Amino acid sequence: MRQSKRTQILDAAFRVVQRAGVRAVTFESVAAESGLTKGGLLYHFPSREALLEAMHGHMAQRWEEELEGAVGGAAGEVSARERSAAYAAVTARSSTRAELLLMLEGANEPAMCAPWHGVLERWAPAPVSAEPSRRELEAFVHRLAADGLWLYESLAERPLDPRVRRRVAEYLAAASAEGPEEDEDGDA
Amino acid sequence: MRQSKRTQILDAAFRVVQRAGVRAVTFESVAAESGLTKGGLLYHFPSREALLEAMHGHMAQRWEEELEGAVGGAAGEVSARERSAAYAAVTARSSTRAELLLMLEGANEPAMCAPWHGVLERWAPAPVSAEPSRRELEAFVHRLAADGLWLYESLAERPLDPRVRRRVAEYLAAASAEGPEEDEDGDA
DNA sequence: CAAACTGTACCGGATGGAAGGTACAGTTTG
DNA sequence: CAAACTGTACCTTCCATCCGGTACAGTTTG
Repeated sequence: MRQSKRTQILDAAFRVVQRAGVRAVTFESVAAESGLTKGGLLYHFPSREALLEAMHGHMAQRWEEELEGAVGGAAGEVSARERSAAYAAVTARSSTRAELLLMLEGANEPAMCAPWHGVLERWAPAPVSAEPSRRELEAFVHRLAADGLWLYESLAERPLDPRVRRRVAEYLAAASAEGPEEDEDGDA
Repeated sequence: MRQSKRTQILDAAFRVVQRAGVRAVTFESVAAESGLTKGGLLYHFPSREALLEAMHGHMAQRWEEELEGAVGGAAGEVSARERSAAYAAVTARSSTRAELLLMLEGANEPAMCAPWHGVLERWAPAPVSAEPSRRELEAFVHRLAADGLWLYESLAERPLDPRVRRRVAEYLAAASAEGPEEDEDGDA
């Protein structure tokens, strides 16, 4: 068997989104970007919908892998605080506008967003209780700030000054580390 | 002169984006949503591009008005802290997925994003210095958290529990208020 | 005052091209 | 061999855009 170029196609599709938005994802544009032909794409993805769905799945999978790499294990094996810190760190360093666009555009269709809803639920869930503790609240606010940074870099004309960016990252990391350790294992 | 339905059209276009994304903004869909016809839309907006551009401008204008309403004056007339608090408050209460989608999709074209880049620059700018003070850093982090909340509510399958949401808003508001007042006027 | 005129706001259908999707016969490569 | 493609041709739907025409408010002019 020849080596499949499936992931190569998906990566090309992400570049198209990054450059020109989800709307620009057509069989023709992705074929040109990936160096394959329209027929070749259709071999892997029978429809545009299927291609977009695969992009969501691919994104979620890479995301989970990066998070697991950051903590050195699966989500269920580490504490809530470690997961939270890993989320902030990973989000701060490897979030792209393409991912944001894809997620927002697919947020209405369950088949699209199910994969990354899982990731978010495992690694950076919203407070479970309606009356969260100060610790839970701060953890959530820091998750939101990490997401805000992601958004910022996707919208700004120029990227944030790297030194400011590092100070923000440090601030969020320090905040997740301070205070006494609560005993809490992962399988909630 | 008859009363123009221009803003009515723009509002309808936002509803289309909210429901089905930027891609779904066609003359037909917006015509149906607004109760006018394709020809009527074309009278106001000579092209699809022009319609999208007008949406960006309209959004920025309403945004600025809400911010000015929150502080009771123009951006140049109040302190940096007031602007920052107003930004968090307004963002937390009246941010929609449609706005986010529109901004992200138009972030590459200067003609689209110029209006709201102005709003952001006036009301919630990133730290000017590469070595920001702790105060500046925290203000920026809280802006990011407000944006993160915006993103959260645009992506989640269910809206955040209102009580949690209020606690987050209170947390951000309290954080912007504490500490000694620095003397700083608006016209930087 | 009223007929004539002007310009804005809007209707509704026609058109042409771009893009999704189908079909299938040939080619490369592990 | 068989999976993984290439390449071409074609159909169909959708959608941006164009444009001739209608309704009507306001203004001019006799």
